[in-house]
Amino acid sequence: MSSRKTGRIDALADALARRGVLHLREAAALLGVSEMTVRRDVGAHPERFTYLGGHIVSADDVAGGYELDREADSHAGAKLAACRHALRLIAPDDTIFIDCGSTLVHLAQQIPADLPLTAICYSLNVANCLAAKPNVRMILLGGIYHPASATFSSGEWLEPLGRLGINKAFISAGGVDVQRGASCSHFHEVPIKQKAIAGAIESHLVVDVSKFGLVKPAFFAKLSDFRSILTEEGARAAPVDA
Amino acid sequence: MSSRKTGRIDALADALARRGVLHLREAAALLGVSEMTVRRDVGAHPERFTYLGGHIVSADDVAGGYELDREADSHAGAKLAACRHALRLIAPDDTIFIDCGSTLVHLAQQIPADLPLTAICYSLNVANCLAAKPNVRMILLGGIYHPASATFSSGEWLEPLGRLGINKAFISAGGVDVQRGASCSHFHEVPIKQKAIAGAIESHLVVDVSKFGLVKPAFFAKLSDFRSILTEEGARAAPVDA
DNA sequence: CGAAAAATGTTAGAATAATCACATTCCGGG
DNA sequence: CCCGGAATGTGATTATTCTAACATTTTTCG
Repeated sequence: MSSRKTGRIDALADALARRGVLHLREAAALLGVSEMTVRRDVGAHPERFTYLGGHIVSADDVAGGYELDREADSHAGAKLAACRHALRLIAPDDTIFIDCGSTLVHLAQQIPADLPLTAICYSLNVANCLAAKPNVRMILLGGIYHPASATFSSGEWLEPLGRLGINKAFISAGGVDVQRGASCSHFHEVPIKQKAIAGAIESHLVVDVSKFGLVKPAFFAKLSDFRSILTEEGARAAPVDA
Repeated sequence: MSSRKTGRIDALADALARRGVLHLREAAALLGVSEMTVRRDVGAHPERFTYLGGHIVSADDVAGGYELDREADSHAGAKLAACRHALRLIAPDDTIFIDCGSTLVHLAQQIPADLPLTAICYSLNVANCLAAKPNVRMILLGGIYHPASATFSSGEWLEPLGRLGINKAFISAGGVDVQRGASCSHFHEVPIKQKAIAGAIESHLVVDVSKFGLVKPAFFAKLSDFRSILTEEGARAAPVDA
């Protein structure tokens, strides 16, 4: 049905990857077809393109945030606020570790474009944010991809993490319990988080207050492992002892 | 001058982080101001927001992304055609290696959603494509990110690659020379490509014909290392000897 | 080849958004 | 309390985009 059509769609996607936005007119000229046809093409592929008032944008650009979970946006405001506290802790030329989770995606997004950093991560979403920052030197811990959390389990690749000099580690959690500490949903994340915390000069727990009192299957740290706990309500010193 | 104003800007950013896109009308209602004011606010902060035909999106969403090379789409059609040949070689439950470069991004995109595979890659762009395929088990070789090519240089993480059982490796090149073999622009890619080729049962070079006769700084393989060379003009057996 | 179907192009009128000039409100300092 | 300037709102005007119906071309297949 559509060898010509498929080619167009693909050319569009490529152009978008390069330019970010494409006006209907430009797209039509680029593809050598009428604007009407471009409109129809774009409309036929809502999963790849988003069409906004005459402009074409790659669909995942506007994906409504990264929504790892349905709850990803339920506390977006709180998460954003918590990240602002984290941002204030970052100094130029720091080497930071950014954990996974929607909370820290916000942190990665908000890193100023002109702040020089080395950032270590193991989440595809975080990596995509960091890749867009020209002054961030990114190190991604690879391995087997886990779709549920958009992270990689490092396995054999984990060991070199211990040799990286981490200045500040920003860690998130699915649950925070004063007695038992911080927990998350995915077991493969545990060794990575622990290694990052162990190797960092200072670690900070970044969560929104809705996580307090929750418990997830995998505990990975005591609250006393953190120098501070950053929430939308402000930064507080972590309890000195579990 | 603007404590009220700053608050609005922040509220807008929050809403955007949550919703992805915001229509002028919604934004005005949300902030409790007139559409004109929202228009002015957004226009005053081009570094945070992009305004497209009545819709507001976060600026870094539309950041203009990857651009591996200026030539990325100049041969999009050819690259796509070359990938179709590659696709035909892939069987269910294969373990494949996908090299970097815009050509192979097309390959990753075109993997059918219902084809179960294990795929190894080291390019952020390819990884993003593979992450969208529910039946692909992805392994990403991490390391230091190289923005110019959107790839990772594996360094210490490279060694485990040798222990992965690769069924078919699909390799791209920036230049193909009958005498001297295949070359690429970035030196850090050389050991990865070589290790993949060495570890794979069969390797295939996927390029468009515009690459023939070109020479890039880093040679990484002889043409006889490949079982076949796949171009938009079809698959041909690789020369038996350099 | 020839008919049917799909894809593309064209047009005009309706809907929507952008711009501008000016009216109004809000706020801090005499 | 009043004044001046900044911020905001309003409405008319102009420009742009959207929609849908229909004309034309291209492809498919008997």
